[in-house]
Amino acid sequence: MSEKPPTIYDVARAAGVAASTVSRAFSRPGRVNAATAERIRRVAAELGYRVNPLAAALPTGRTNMLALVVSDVTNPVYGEIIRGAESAAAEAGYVLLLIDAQESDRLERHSLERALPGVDGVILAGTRMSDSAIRVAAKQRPTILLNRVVTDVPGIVHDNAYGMHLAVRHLYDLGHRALTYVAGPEASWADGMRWRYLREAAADLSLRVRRIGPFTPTPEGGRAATAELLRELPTAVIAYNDLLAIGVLLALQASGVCVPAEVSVVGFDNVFPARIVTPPLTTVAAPLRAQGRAAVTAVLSRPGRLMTLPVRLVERDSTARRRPHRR
Amino acid sequence: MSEKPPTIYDVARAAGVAASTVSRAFSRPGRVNAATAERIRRVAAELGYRVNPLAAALPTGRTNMLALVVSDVTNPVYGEIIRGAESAAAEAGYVLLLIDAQESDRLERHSLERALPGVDGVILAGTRMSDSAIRVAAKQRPTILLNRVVTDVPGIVHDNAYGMHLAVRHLYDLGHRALTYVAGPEASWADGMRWRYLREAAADLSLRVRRIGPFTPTPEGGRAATAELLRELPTAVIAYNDLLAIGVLLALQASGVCVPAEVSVVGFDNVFPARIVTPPLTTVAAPLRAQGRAAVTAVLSRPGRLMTLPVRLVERDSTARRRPHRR
DNA sequence: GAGGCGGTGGCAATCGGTTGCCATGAGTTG
DNA sequence: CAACTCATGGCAACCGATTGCCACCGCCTC
Repeated sequence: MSEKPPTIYDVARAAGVAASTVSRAFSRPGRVNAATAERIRRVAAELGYRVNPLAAALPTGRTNMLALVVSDVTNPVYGEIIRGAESAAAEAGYVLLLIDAQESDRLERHSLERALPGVDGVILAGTRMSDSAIRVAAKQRPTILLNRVVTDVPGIVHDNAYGMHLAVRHLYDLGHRALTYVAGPEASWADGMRWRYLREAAADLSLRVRRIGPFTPTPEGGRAATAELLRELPTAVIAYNDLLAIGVLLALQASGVCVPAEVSVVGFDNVFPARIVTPPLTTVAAPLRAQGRAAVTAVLSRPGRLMTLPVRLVERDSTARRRPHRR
Repeated sequence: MSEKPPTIYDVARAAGVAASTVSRAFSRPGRVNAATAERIRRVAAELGYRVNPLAAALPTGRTNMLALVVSDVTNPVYGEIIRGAESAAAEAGYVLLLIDAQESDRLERHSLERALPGVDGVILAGTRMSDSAIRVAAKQRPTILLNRVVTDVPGIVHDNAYGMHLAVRHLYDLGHRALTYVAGPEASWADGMRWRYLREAAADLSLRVRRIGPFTPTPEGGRAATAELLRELPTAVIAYNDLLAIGVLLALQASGVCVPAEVSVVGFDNVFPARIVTPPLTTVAAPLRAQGRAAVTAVLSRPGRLMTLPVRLVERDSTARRRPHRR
């Protein structure tokens, strides 16, 4: 397509200076005389010069690219995280390289390995890789782990403990005295945490708890969970995440169980679909977009250890005062 | 982090050959003696050598990266497209560079301009840029345009005409004789097409049509549209897309209007939330994932002109036989 | 035995920037 | 006025691959 784009050498010739001066005019503002710099910029603009990011990356080793790994782009949770990360990255002059693991450990490792040498940092937002694979990556590039904790790898997690506390307390206040946790994927670190904190919160209030699962964290998973749920119907359910909760909610209704009159349902994440199911889902809202932003900030600044983001409970209509099941 | 990764020179020294031979052993299989190549590969593996994509890209000009531009990552439509594009790209040994325009023309142009020199091709899936800005980009790199048509820029669009025909016909068959189109953003090419084909389809069946809008293609937009809709309630509504349709549907219900008993609602795209609203949304399904894949294939093969993807109507419960409004 | 040829491997230029180091000259200081 | 400092610009060596061109070798052919 057309001819080759101009280089610093073209600009240098046109401006009557050395290439190094052109380079500095752009990358090291104070280093050249203001007037010279101005002239160079003008000439460059006339010629339509733009720095070639590849060529710039080679000697410096900095590519201004960040790899963002998600386990499933179609999950709305990641949409929010990506949005946050993308905007923060753009502001910092970075660009995001997206890797969709498609729920496959192998695919993810492979893609990441290919991408690694070309990026300045890695954000693992939902990864299916093993702890050791994560450490291997983290050894090569600054890495931030989202919603998971691996020793020696900095991360940003939601305050699962507090979130669970809020959810359990909310159900308790509505008169529920027993609840069932619908678990997410076994490999999910967040799932383990949520179940653990749910137990703790329940113990504090002397609630009885049960756990079913694991299930895939999708509406279909929720449907599957409901089959099990129906065998011994609880009055309150907390699901690993919103998608699962939505699946449960829909399947319960399809089976003639009324939500929230007979069963209260609580989710996690507060993604968009949670607002539009009927009834709208009560859920623990995590600042996903902020998390994406924070991840970029952290990965660019070689962060400390671990960061915890606040959560809040969004009370909607999928939870209600307990009414004993008629039977 | 640790020391620098090994280069072809390290491998060359260890294997007792020249760097060029190492390079060829990887990039030009038949060019070196099989035994030599095997030895080089072994040595390379021992040293943990991986080709540096940046360095490789500099002389060849090929980066194995594709830019994917979306107008709003949080829109589930793009999740599907990205998924399709990502997997096709990965299979072809390419990596996706994601640009989220965040609905901003300026931001988009700026980001794309920065990214352009570093990619081998561009996929514009939902762009807010002007035709001329698109042409400028297309002149610099192979470009594929999704759901929009700009002369001389190859693209992949849904069969809006047939989709609209199906939707209108469906409503006609249910007894509706007038319908209202809730328009999407003015800048959207697809919106223009859909409205046009709706009119044509309606004319064929002698239906009366009305158009309101434009509205932002989100549930909030749908809410706004409903205010207008309520002033003169139609029996059937077709919205620019699912998100808008969902907004309309929810707002109608909130106003005490029954869907589908009083008003039938049809969307476009068949994204996930369409399945979970109550009632589930009747919508024109577009093969979004396939579109993502096709875009990658096309951009890598310098495609022909224009491709049209088939659509189908997914009949759910937001449409029903017309019952005259009681009033 | 000379000339030719295909298969291999090496040399060195090249891609387009970045940056350490040096030269120059103007300005400052004692 | 000499010595010194500092601002500024140029030279040239990288960064790590790719690739055109050439040299060498063994072998075949006439």
